[in-house]
Amino acid sequence: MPQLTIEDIARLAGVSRSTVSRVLNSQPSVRPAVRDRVQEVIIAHGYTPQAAARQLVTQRTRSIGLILPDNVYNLFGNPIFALMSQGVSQVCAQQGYTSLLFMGRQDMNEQDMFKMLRGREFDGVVLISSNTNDTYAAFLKETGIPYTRIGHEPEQDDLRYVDVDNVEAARIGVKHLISLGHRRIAMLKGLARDTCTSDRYQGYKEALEEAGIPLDPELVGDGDWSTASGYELTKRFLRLERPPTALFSSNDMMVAGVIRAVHEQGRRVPEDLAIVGFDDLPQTTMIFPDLTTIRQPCVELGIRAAEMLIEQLEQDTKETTPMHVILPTTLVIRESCGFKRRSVVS
Amino acid sequence: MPQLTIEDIARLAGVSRSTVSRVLNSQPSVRPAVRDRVQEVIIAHGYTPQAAARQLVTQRTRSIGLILPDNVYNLFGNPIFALMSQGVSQVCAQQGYTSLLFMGRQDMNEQDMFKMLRGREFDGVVLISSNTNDTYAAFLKETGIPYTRIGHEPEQDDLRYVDVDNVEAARIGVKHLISLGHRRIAMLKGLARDTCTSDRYQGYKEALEEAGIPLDPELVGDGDWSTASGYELTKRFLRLERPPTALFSSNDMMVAGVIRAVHEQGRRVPEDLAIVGFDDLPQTTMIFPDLTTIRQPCVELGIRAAEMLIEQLEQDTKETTPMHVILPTTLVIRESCGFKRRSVVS
DNA sequence: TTGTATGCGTTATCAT
DNA sequence: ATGATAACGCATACAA
Repeated sequence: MPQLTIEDIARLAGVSRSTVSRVLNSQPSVRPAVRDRVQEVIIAHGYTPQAAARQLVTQRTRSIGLILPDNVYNLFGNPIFALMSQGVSQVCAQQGYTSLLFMGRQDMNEQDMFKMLRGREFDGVVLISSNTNDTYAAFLKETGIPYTRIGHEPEQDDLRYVDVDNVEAARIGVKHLISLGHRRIAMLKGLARDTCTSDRYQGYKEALEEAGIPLDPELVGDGDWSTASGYELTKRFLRLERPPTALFSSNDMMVAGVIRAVHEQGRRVPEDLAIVGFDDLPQTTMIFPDLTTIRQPCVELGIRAAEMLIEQLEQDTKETTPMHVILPTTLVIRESCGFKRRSVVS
Repeated sequence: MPQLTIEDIARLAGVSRSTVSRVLNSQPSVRPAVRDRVQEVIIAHGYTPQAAARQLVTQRTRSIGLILPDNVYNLFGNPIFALMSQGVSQVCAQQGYTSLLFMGRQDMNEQDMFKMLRGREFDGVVLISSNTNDTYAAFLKETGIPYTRIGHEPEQDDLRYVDVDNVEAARIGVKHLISLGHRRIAMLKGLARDTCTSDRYQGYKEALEEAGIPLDPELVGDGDWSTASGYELTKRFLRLERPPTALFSSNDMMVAGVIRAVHEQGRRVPEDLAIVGFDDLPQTTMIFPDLTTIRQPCVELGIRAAEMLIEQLEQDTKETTPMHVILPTTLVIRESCGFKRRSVVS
């Protein structure tokens, strides 16, 4: 297959390169008859312009990078990233962009990734990151490469991001447990470096405080988002002298571990332990009792992020207006919390 | 940030473009003193060559595409692809390549994907596909774009692929159940379009035949690799007049559904149903009883595929020798099969 | 060892 | 509406 160039097509169609180029970019100023002839030759030879040559002159790749968190468990193990990236690529496809999924952190060192970015391999990036002091965010800011972020840092110095109100979301989840009569409510935290971890913990504390329930440090577990950590921490909770009657988990993945720990002790959900999760993973219904959880609009987060990024890429002005979008969460009540407790043994 | 070019660096370092280029590509023929000076300027300005320009002249991108199956459940839901891609990107990183994860099937129509391939955005691709009549494989073959495949089709017309012996692997798994005294052994199949589905089914049939056990069609379920399908089919099995005492699942994901169905019936694993899975997912130990399963060397599959592809890319001759690599599987015996049955009630 | 010149395949700016 | 021609930023063959 001696790859044809635009020059070859031009010759074969009996026109100049310019005309072929015009056809390729569907510019109006070309006679229909000529256009058809050129199109025919293009299709007949399966010609496609070389991306590199095009990029060199336009200085655009029409592709964006999608950078995911580095936690291996989260990466493929946690479907929320699949959902987010689904939203991103959906928008990209519509707008004629391609999105390259980039597990920049897992399989490539930062320096190489930075090199790709500086090498202009992407017009922009969607960064999924709730990390505080994220090095990618810092790099992107410094170099001025367009990006939008899913998640954000407290300083809020990201130009554009989409996120949910994690404090409020968690508060509502815990309040739900309180409204059912629970007073010993355990909390499973995510990785400390993630902003949403402290935010969700904050929501937990606020809910307790509003209800006049003192915070018991024994009931707070430092997880890492993984099922394994949910398992280990729950075992610890259940060994407590006064074990919790309810548990709020910072994500659904950890709940899988919680369930196993509870069952291993011969106890039951929700009778012995009521559970509220976070994320609302579609898959979970297959694995454990239908989970009451805080629904996060993952696909929508991806959609909005991609839209904001592409809008920035397409604008002609150099200055970009900051945009911080907060999407709503929903408390989805199912079966993992049971009903209101009659007698409350505090 | 007015992006600098090689010309700028040359001027700043007081040398010609060629010299800077030589430094960039670490060619020997440049005086150490000069090299250092140029390096300094490069670093000082954070210069990185533009990928497009470099690609245009070299006609190589040094990046490969990694195309995954289109089944959404499999995509992120099934960690084996994470493991495979981990192997691929590991090798790529070592060899100075970058691998772009490409969910070509989920988020992009085939035509757009083909355009990218023809546009030379990748030097080659690793195709994870066990599909029969895979359109991507056909396209790659037709265009002559270098690729290696993880999985293969029966016709074996892929130039280079890595796979396991699915027939043999399944046969061993089922034989294990037979050796424990089971004679009513159900089989959970994967998607019909996947070659490995029919291969594993073939192994199942061979094992039964060797043991003189007649095949009972009632005990064969057409799954789709998903947990949900494992759940539904198992419910059906358990409602049978003579339910199976053992089950062989074509992958571990479906086993999650099997377990739930069994528990819902108030039955137990392995007492009421012995289970052998396939894959040996690291995560599963958290969710169900430690699973006896056929281990597939996923990471290794990715490694070998990437190695074979890069070898092909680096060679100078046009002709590539075919390579078909079959990696060994292992029966990992854990707890989901229990011990030998005393009395065998056929 | 270093510099000069040419070309990679495309788009874009001019003419016509 | 179409065709020459000049970039785009880099690597490389050839000269020096």
